[in-house]
Amino acid sequence: MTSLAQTLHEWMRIIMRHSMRNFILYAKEKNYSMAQLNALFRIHHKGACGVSDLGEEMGVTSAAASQLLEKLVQQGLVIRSEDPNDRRNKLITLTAEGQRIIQESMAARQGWLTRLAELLTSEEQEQVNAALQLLIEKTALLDAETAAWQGD
Amino acid sequence: MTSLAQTLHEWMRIIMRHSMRNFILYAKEKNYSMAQLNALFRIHHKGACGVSDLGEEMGVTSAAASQLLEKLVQQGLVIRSEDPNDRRNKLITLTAEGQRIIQESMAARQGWLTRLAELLTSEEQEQVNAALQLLIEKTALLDAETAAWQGD
DNA sequence: TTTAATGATTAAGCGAGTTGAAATATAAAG
DNA sequence: CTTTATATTTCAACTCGCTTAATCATTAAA
Repeated sequence: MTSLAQTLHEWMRIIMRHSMRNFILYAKEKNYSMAQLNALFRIHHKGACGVSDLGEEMGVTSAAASQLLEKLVQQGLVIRSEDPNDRRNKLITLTAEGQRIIQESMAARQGWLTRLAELLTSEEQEQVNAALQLLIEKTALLDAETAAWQGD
Repeated sequence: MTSLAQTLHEWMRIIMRHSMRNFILYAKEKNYSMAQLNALFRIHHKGACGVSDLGEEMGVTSAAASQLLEKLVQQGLVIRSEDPNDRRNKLITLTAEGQRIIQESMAARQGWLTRLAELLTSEEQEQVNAALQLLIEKTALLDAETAAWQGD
């Protein structure tokens, strides 16, 4: 009998395999680098944040983050505005176009999921839906704990 | 009411957010590039294959694939042997060390899943386990269809 | 008000990955 | 046997993202 943890790992491996290729090909087609897309997703999730914050989030120096952001600004994907409370800080946010890229790249990544959902009967869909929503809910709890530890 | 497709998409977004950061940090710590790890995963999944095959799979030219492989061979992560049937081909396979890297990087990526599983009661674990196994099973069907189209 | 600390930017240089073209080796076709 | 096609490798040139170090602007501390 396989444990839930094992099944989760297996499921994640499948998701990665199916999604990464489409994602990489999307990036290549649209001429965005992985670093740029990664930055967009980080900003999308983290909301308005500073340059160093983003660098740390991505595991690079603030100099690297600054240079990466400069390109995204030039491409009209993010806005870099001054923090009124502390004018040393910059506030990084996505433009509408930046948000559109997020949606579009996710769609490229997730097309197969829609086809997968269609393979299930109505009852199965309900069953799986309930299970996933439970996982999503519990993950939020996990995140809240982690955030509390890190003072995030 | 959210559809299963929507829930699947949401769940995948969560998986990506949690896994990519750990994965990137793992790569940096161990001094493997994303391209190298990506290649290892492709080889792991595809099994013995040629250089061009791998390049196409990764969306790069065979020249790029050849150079990437050369480095992996030097690092002792893959073996490049002649195809006895057609000596123009090379057969690319993972070494034991290459397989170890796969395992290790997956573990770095998936630690949070184990913690997540522990948050559920026994009944919930069974429920979610069943749902995911259903998804895994159906995905295999989907893959079989796709492979048939592409003559893979 | 000076001094120190913080945040962002810039410049120079490095290493990695990519491409296109040429070179090599093998196999298949005429 | 000669020609053509296929698979891989090598090379030079280029781009990109990264780092370190220096610089500028702003805030906090002495």
